[in-house]
Amino acid sequence: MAEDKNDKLVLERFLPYRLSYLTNIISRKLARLYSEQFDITPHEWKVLANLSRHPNISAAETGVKTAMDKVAVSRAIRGLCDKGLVHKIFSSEDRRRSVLNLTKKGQEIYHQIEPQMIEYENSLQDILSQEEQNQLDCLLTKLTIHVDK
Amino acid sequence: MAEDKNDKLVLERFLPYRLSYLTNIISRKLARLYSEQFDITPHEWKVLANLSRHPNISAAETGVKTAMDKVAVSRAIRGLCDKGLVHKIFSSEDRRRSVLNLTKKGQEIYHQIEPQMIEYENSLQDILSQEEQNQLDCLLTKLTIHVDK
DNA sequence: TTATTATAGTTACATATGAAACTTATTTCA
DNA sequence: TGAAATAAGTTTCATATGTAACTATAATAA
Repeated sequence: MAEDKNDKLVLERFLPYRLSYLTNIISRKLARLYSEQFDITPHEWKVLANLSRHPNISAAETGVKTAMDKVAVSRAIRGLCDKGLVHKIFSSEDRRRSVLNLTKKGQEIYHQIEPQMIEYENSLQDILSQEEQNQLDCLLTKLTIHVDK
Repeated sequence: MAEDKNDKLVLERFLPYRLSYLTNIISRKLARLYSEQFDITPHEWKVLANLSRHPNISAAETGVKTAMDKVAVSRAIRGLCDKGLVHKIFSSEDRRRSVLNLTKKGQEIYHQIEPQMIEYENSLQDILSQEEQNQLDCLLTKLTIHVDK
């Protein structure tokens, strides 16, 4: 009997497709949380979250931390500035480099969204046992290290 | 000592973000395979793969199988028809319903891409032990069932 | 110096995407 | 019947996105 495994591509069993399907549903659910309440895009949200954790960094550093390309970062920052959620100045030492920070309003909004994000993450984790959560962490780490090469 | 877990959002540890990061890298690598060789978009590829497995289905059924919305399906089909990879007729019983099939050229191209996809998937699985592969399968299934509700 | 190269960020252009409106065909049921 | 509702696909429009070109500043080196 021929070994039938892994010689035909069945979409529903194909790992990249399954990952992508799961990820897209999760991302869309989360995006609804901040977009409906605060008219924030996914890119803007990512920059916002990153600035909350890492204040005073530049757009380029933001791009590294968030794995976004510089155009997406630039647009997200402009959007956040237009909405009054982020304050941007240019460094006096190097006038090319931006220095970014959340405004008071940006912090307020962020602290309204953050617990909702965490709550959703917890709702995902909660359907897994503690052991499974550890497995997931380990698997994601392994795969990510691999694909980053 | 305060419990520090899960009360602050750290992007690098946030499950949805980690999933999305991993998924995007994998999807981009795969997309390069078919887009560079055959000028096929990700949507087109998904429809192509699905039609190979499920011939004679309609655009709407394709959308269900691939979890794509009908506009994306419609565009993918048009692209594939323009490239001569897919043949579309309308059912004689219900003239709204399309009946889709790969052309000979479509089959040929698909069978050139398919092994490369599988090879890449195997390269991912290979960095995991058999037990870990089973864990991954199980975790993805659990999470997907959950988010599908 | 000052010409060259590199870096940070923005803009422009072409393409991709999603939501809603639209067209045509079929079904429902008063 | 035949009007209303539903269904399959397509088109339109407004946005989102990625690549490449561009501007301004800083670093390098001849």
